Amino acid sequence: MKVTITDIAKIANVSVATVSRVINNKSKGVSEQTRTRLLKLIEEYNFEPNAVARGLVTKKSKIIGLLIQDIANPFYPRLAKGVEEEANLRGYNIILCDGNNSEEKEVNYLDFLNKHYVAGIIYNNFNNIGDKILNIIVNNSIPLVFIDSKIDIPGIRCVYVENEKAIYELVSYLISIGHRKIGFITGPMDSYSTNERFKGYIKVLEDNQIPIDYDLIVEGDYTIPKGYETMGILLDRKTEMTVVVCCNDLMAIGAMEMLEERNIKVPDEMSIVGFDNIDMSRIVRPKLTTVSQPSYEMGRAAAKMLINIIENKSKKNDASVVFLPELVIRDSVKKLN
Amino acid sequence: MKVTITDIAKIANVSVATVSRVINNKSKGVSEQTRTRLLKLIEEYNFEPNAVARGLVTKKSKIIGLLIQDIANPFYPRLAKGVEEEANLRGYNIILCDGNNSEEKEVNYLDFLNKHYVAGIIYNNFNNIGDKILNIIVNNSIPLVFIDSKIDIPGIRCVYVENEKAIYELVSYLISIGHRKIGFITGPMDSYSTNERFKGYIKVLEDNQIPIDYDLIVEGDYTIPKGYETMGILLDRKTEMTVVVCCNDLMAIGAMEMLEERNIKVPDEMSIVGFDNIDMSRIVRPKLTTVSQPSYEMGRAAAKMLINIIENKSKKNDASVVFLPELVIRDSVKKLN
DNA sequence: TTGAAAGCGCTACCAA
DNA sequence: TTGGTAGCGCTTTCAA
Repeated sequence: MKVTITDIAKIANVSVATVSRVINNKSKGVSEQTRTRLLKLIEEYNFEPNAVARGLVTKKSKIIGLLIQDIANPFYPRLAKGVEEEANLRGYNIILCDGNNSEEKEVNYLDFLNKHYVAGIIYNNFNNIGDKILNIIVNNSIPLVFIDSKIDIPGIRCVYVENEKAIYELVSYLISIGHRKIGFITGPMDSYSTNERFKGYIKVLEDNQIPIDYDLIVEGDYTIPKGYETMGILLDRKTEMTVVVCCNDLMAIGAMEMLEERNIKVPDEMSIVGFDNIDMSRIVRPKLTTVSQPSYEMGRAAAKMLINIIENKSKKNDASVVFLPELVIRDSVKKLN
Repeated sequence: MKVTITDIAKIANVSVATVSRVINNKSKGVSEQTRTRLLKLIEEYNFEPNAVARGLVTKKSKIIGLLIQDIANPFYPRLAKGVEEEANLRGYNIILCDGNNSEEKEVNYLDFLNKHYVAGIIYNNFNNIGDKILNIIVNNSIPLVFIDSKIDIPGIRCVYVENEKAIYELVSYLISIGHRKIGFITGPMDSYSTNERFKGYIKVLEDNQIPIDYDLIVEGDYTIPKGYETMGILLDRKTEMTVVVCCNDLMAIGAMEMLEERNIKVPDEMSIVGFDNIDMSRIVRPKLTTVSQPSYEMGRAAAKMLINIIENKSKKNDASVVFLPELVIRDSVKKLN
């Protein structure tokens, strides 16, 4: 059986209040003598305060919920690592919840975190937020920060990258080296990041007076197989496309598989670019030109921000954190001029 | 403010005991009439039982702790996914803890899970188990299953693959096609899987009367940079090595980077094999010959087993589950005969 | 079928 | 500096 605060109190012949003071490091209210005596006993009997009981009283825990969409997507592990490491530094632990791209699961997890009185939530909303989720977020008083997404709810902070700008720059680069017929494989259209990236794509074409051709656009889902499949669709439409922008590296890699299968050489006959700069983008041949997202740093920033809010250390001017993605030019794009 | 069981009881003019019966689906002890009336109220007031208070009484939770070593290693996300999906099916949630290859962190997390009364733990012990950890595992009465590792503690079940056998078969294959000078990049030598794999390597060489040459062996750490680095070391030793067996795909990929840098062609001038069959092993060129581990299935199996133990549904003959890895032959190995 | 009340292990307030 | 104790929200036992 596990030893409780009452056991220790009895053994030491003091009140539970005194033991409580010691285990909570309340500097005053306990004589040095009692303190050391208790500390020894606690050590000896291997007493660990019951976190559940504690949570019931304080309504606080040292747990942060991290809700992401798909841990199998290599973008997320680095982000999770960043969150975990920063949180650990400050004494917090992480519950990692995988929403699996399902709104139902997401709602369940949000409920779960709520019921368990986690100290705060780091939330990666993949889908456009439905009313149900919005309701939960606004109504539960748990501190929350958005990561890799942005939302306009007053008082809610976000950590994200400039997706629109990133695509804008990426496509500008493609245009500057002579590409005009630019294919585009999106993520799921109800995803925040996809929408931003799509906006960037449309905008840069307009700014360069390139007409938008919907035959060049197809909806993906951020997985390798879908990249493979959608590349096939694009190819079958027999456009004059010279490059395909994929909304993440995974799809770019899938697309390259299709290209290889059809014996179309990258980049000589078709250029490909991705987004994320995951490890694989360096491994694939030709090496993938892509956009680097600082996912680890985003994770750390989000954790830092959240814990500051939790501990009321958040300064007035602690606004949302915006990262700038960086163009990573490698070998999968051909210069046309 | 959140509504509690007492609130509902007051509103409905019944005792909290009755409400408790309803929310716990106790079939008897509540009239159909009262039940429906309460259910409506619960719905209306959006009452969610406080999981923390519940946990304090029952000493149970619907949380399973999953302790792994490094979520950034692509082997783990699939495993985590398996655990998560199976657990969810049965109404459990996962706390994912990343031990980060550090014994200290591991001990912390084990403590943490313990204090929080999780229902059970799925534990991937990367390092050989130290006394401290062993002590925790044996002394805390929380159900626990080992995953991707094996330990001989009576009553503790494991889900793992036959690592030794896998390497034995892999190297047998290499020998059968003419390789004799077989390099070996291990994982960290205090890791369980490394030890098993190393045993397999030694055994197969002995069985084939091939002398063991320690110049062909070097210790790695399961990361890409280390694969790169150790390949360099191996090369500098100027052995007659024709193939290098890497204890995971990540190191194999790092090794291939080194080879590319030194202009050594794979597989013509040097063959490489990996272990795990992660996505990247299909992406890298030449495609990597490797050993496939059913990590997703292992995750599911472990979760299933653990929950059975938790719910006392574990049958007598529910022994450990052993998976057989499968050789995946691709293009990174040259036939020498 | 229903209710009263004890108690889970802890914190925090008030009194000594 | 120390102790007594109420109470967190729930489950569970016993009695009505």
